[in-house]
Amino acid sequence: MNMKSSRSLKPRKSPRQKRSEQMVADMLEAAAQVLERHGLEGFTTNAVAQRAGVGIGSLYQYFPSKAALVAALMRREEDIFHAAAAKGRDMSKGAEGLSAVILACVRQQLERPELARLLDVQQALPELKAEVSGPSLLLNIIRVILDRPDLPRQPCQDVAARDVLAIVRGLTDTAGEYGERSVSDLYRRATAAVFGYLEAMATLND
Amino acid sequence: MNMKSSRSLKPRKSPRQKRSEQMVADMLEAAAQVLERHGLEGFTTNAVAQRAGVGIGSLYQYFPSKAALVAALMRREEDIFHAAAAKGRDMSKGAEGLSAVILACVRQQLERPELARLLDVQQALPELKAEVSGPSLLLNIIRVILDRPDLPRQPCQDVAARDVLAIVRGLTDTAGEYGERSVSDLYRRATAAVFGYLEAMATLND
Amino acid sequence: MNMKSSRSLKPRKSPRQKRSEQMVADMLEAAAQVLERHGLEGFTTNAVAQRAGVGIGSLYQYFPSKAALVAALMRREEDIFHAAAAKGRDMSKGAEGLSAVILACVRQQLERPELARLLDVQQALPELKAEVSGPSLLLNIIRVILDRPDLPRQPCQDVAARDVLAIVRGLTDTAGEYGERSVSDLYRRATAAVFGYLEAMATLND
Amino acid sequence: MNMKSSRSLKPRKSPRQKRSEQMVADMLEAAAQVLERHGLEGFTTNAVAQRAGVGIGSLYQYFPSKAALVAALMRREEDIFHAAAAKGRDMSKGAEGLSAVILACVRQQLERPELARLLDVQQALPELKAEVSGPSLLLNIIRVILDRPDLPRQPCQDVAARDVLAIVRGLTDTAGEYGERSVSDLYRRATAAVFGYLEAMATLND
DNA sequence: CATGAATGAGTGTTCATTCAT
DNA sequence: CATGAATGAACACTCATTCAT
Repeated sequence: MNMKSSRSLKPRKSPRQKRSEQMVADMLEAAAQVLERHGLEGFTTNAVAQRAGVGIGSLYQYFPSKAALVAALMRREEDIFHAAAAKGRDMSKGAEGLSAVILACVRQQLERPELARLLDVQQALPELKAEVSGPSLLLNIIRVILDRPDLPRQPCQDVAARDVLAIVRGLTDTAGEYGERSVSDLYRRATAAVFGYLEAMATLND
Repeated sequence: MNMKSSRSLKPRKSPRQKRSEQMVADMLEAAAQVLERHGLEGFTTNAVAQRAGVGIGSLYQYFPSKAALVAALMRREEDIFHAAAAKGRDMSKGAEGLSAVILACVRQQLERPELARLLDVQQALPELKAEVSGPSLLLNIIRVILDRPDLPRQPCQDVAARDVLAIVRGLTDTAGEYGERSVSDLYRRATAAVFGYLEAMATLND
Repeated sequence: MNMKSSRSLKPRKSPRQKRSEQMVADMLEAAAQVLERHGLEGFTTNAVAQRAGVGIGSLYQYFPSKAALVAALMRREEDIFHAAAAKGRDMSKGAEGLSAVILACVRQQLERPELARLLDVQQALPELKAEVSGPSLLLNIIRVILDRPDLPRQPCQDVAARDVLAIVRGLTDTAGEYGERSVSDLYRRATAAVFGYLEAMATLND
Repeated sequence: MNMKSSRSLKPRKSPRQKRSEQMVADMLEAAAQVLERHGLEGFTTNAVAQRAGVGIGSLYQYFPSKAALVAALMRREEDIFHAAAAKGRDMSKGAEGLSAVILACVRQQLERPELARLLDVQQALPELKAEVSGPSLLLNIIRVILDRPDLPRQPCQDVAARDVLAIVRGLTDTAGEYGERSVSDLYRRATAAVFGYLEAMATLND
C-alpha cells in the first residue's frame, strides 16, 4: 500500500459522457471485487485494471492515485447507503426511521461483508481521513431521527448517534466475519442492541 | 505487507532462557509501538527490529515471518486481556462479571487505541485467521458469565456472547477513532448498550 | 524520454496549406515553451499538445514521434540562427562577419537560454544525431568567413571553424546557466575569446 | 528520469569498511559505464545494478535515490579532476599552472567523453543543482591561478575564471562529439583559446 | 546465536504512441 | 483530418526474507 501522497483524490474527469460513466463504474466494481476476493494484499492497481478489463493507464486517467480510487469506492458505497438511509429520515415515527436505517446497514453489510470491512479499515489511512465525507452523512441522518419525540431522549444526541452507528457496525462486521447470511436475524439483534442502548441511556440520565 | 504464506506462525524457539524471553518481549513491544506510531504503512520488519534495538536477523530467529510476529502480538494483547477478563468470570453475580469484562475491554482500548484497532484489522488476514486463537477465549468467558442466573436468558448463548463482544468492540473502536479518553464515560455507554441488548433480546423471545 | 527508434524524423506532411503551416508553427513554439518552462522532465508530448491547444493525435499527425518534434524544433532554431548568421557571411571584412555571427549566437542564447541549452543536450540523442543537419550550416558559414584575408590564417579551417563555434557555445551556455542577461557584455567576451584563439593559433603555426 | 524528489542526496552509509567502499566504487563505475554505453535513455537504476552485479536493493542501500547516485558519480569525477587540477595551483608560474589545469580537463574529457558530457547535462537538473559542489572547486583553483603576476590582468577575476572553464568545456565537449582522440592536439587549441582570451580581455580593458 | 548487507519480486505511476470515433 | 481515450512497457523504489560472517 504505497501511495504517493499530496494529490487530489477527486476523480480526474467528471464523467459526463455515458462511456466514461460506465468505465468509472466498471473500475469501481472491479476494485470492489478485487478487494473482496483477494483482500488488502492482492488489492493492487494493476489487478484492478486487469479485472476491469482495461489498461492500467486508463485507470490512472480516471483516478489520479490508488488512494483516489479507494476514496471513490468509499463514496460509492456511501451513496448506495445514504439513499437507503435517507428513506428512514423521511419517516414520521423515529422508531420506524431508525429501524429502516439499521436494516439498510445490515443489508449493505451482509451483501458484501468483506468489502464493507476492508473499506472501514482503509478509512483510517491518513490520505483518506479528510477526503471522504466519512460516515457524517449517515450520522446526520441518525441525529435527525433521534430527535423524533417517540424515541427516548438522549443525554447527548451527537454521542448517541455515533454510538448507534458504532454498535451496528460492530455487530455487522462481526457477523460478516462469522459468515452470517440471514438479514432478518442480524437485523433483529441489531435493533435490539440499538433500542436497548437508547432506552438504557435515557434511563441512566434520569 | 507481502508475507510469504504457508508457514508456521509459531515462534521459532520456546524461549526458555531469560535472555530470549526478554528479547521476545522487547520485539513485541517494539512491534506494538511501531504499529501505533507509524501505522500500517510504517509497520515494517526492519522498523520493528530497529526499534527493538536488535538486528533484523534476530527478529527472524524468533519469528519466522512478519505474520508470525503479528500473531504473537495479538496473542500478547489477548493475554493481557484475558487476565483482566478472567476476574469477571470468577464473580458470582453475572452483572458484575459482565461489567468487569466490559471495563477491561474499554480500558484496553483506550490505553492503546491505535494498536487495538490495527490489530483488529490484521486479524482478518488469511494467514492469521486460523492461527490466532481469536477472541474465543474471551468469548468463552462471556458465555460462562451469561449463564449466571441474574442475567436475562438469551435465545442463543453463543450468538449473544459474540454480539456482546461485537457491540463493545464497535463502541471502543469508534471511540478510539474519535479520540475519546474517558474510561468511565465510555464504560457507562458500553454497559448501557450491552445490558440494553441482553434485555431486549430476552424480551423479544418471550 | 522513451522514444521509439528507427522512424523517419521528417514531418509527416509538407505543410502546403496555410492552416497546416500555422499548426506546425504553433506546435513548435509550444514545444519550445514547455521545454523552457518545465524542463526535460516536464517535456511530454501531451504537455506540448495541450499548450499548443491541439489534440495529442494532431501532434502525431505532423510529427511521427517525439524525436521528430525535437528535431523540427532544432531545425527551427537553426533557421532563425542561420538567417542572422548569413548576414555575416555577406560582409566583406572577415572580422565584421565573424563578429556578426558571434553576436547572433549570443543573442540567440540570451534570449532563450534554457531552450538553447536543452536542445544542445538533446542533439546528442542517437535518434537525432544524424537527422538534424547539425551545426553544419553554421559551420560552413564560419568556414567561409575564416577565409577572408583580414583574418589570421588557420592551420586547419575546418577545425578552426568548429573550435570557434565550440568556444562561443561554451561561453553562452555557461552564461545562460549563471543567468547573465547582458548581450553586450557576453558579446565582448566571446569576441575576445574567438579572436584571441584565432590569433594564437595563427602564431602557433609560424 | 522520474526521480522522487525531496530526499537527501548523500550516500546512505559512509563506507567505512573495505567491503562497502568497494561496493560503492563498483556501483559508481557501473553507473558511469551504463551512462556511457547506453546514454541517458538506458541509464536506469536497474541497469546500473545489473552491470554492477548486485541486486537493485543493494544499490538503494547505498544511494537513497537515483539522483543521489548521479550526484555521487559527479563527485567522483570532480575529485579525480580536482586532484589533477590542484597540482596546477601549486605551480609558481601562472601560465604553467593554467596549462596544467587545461591539460587535466582535456585528458579527463578525452578519456570518457560521453560520461563527461552527460554529467554536464545532468548538472542542470533541479535536484542536483545545489547538492553538487559544482565546478566551484575548479573555479576556485582557476581564480587563484589567474592571480599570478605573469598572467594578464583581468577586469573581473570571477568572470574570467568562469569563462576560461566555459571555453575549455566548450572545446572539449565538441571534440568529444567529433570523436577526437589526440590529447596534445586538443590541448594546444584549448591553450590557444584560453590564453588568447586572457590577453584579449586584458587589452580590451586598457 | 546475533548480525545486517544483500536480494529481487512486486508496487504505484508515467508517458510515448495508437486508433476508433 | 482532428481528437483524446486507451494502452502497456518501463521506471524508480520498497520491504520481507535469507545467509555468510
